[in-house]
Amino acid sequence: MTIINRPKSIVKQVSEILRQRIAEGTYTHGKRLPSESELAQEFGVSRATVRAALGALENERLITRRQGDGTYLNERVMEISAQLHCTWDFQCMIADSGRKPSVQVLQITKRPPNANEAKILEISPYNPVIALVRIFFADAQPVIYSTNVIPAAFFVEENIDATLPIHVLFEKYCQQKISYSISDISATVADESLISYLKIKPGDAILRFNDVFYNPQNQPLLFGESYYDDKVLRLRVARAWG
Amino acid sequence: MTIINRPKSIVKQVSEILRQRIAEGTYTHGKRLPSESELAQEFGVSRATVRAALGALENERLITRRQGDGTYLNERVMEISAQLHCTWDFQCMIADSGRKPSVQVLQITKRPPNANEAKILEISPYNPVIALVRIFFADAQPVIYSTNVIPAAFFVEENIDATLPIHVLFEKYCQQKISYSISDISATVADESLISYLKIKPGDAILRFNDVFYNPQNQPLLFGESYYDDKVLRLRVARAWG
DNA sequence: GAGTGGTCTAGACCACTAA
DNA sequence: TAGTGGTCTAGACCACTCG
Repeated sequence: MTIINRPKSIVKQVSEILRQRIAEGTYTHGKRLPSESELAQEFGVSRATVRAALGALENERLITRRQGDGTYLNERVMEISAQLHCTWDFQCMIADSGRKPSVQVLQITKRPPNANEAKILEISPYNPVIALVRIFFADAQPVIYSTNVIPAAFFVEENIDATLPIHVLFEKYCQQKISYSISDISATVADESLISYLKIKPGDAILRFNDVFYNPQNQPLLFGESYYDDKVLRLRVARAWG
Repeated sequence: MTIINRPKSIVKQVSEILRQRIAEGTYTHGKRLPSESELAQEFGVSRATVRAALGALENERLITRRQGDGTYLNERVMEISAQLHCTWDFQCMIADSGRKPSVQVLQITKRPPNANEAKILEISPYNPVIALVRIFFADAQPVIYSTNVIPAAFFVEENIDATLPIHVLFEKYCQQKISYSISDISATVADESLISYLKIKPGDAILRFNDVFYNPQNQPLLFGESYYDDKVLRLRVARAWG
């Protein structure tokens, strides 16, 4: 018997079902999953498909596979893995911490790029950019001060909802997909404007991200600078070795 | 004709060959790789094998695949990808920045764990730990101050070379493999001892990592705290979206 | 020895892009 | 329309762990 709808990728459907079952605690008995052959039979798909689905979960370290033994849950990563799926979507991260995310748009203006922005975004100084300044809150507490600079030429629509997550915004108003980003992570001492925006103590250290986002065609889409108060929202990441 | 030795994983051999060719500039003509079928034929393997090898490179964003079109290089990521392979091996990261890495072992002692360490490492307070304090240098410049705490029971050998990277050290002296790690990243203001060790200015901000490493059996292997001067060594990461 | 995950193959069909 | 990558199958054999 088949539980699977063909129209969408079978591998993704299987991995989503497994992910959901794991979250629901279906496999808590011994923290062990059924064997690959059993899952293949249950879903009515080939073992290769099940393996691909499990591979996605293993990459996130949600499960551990042991040759000759079985596939086991990793409860430690289950607690933080949501952060990895969302790939640093700030609102998602805040929600994962159990608090209510909200956004305040401080500024949204069209202006010429400065020299650095023009260089990074690979546009001429005469192509205007949209500058978007936002603050993210966890409950009522400010966490992140974020500036995004996007070439105005990408926008196919003028009226935008600037509270949307950046990848949604790109899909909706620019018809662009974010493929990957390159980020510099650094520590800095908050200046006066940050102190007032994020309500932190003078002299306190704060995380800074300098990001550039690219589409699958390798064009730069966005240049961002974000300040992240790690005292309010813990930045926790899982990394695979080997 | 087959270029492949069977003893080691064919997929890994193929991806290593491709990685090397990319680094050597074999495919700079149009930044385009041969088609999957051509590569399969050249290596004498199935197309599925080639796809798995390419998948690994795509995960690192070293290449971009476009359905109906072809497989292309991503030169932007090529410049920084070495950092991703080494998964934050400090000496590797320093070498990638074009400078000569070196390590100074400040301290290596056996002592009882404190309450926090015992809890994180899941050992009793009576099981001693090895505490390892090191400083990493880029050329002559101090970059990272790192403390590692490891249950002494893991060591099968007493005389260890503490200058080795941590994953090599675990394989050699503990016969343990690091599977994944969970890290908290934060910013902090350097205290007096850091100021003198890393030769930074009072009041300057610095990155801090709190790491726990685990083996494939999900046992905690190591608890680490590292301070990273991002003004000396840039922390640049590539992230995949979607 | 039975069962598990790890690897690889050969072939099929589809969706998409470019000329 | 030809060629590309994307997906999936069925089956084979291996390496490993466990009882």
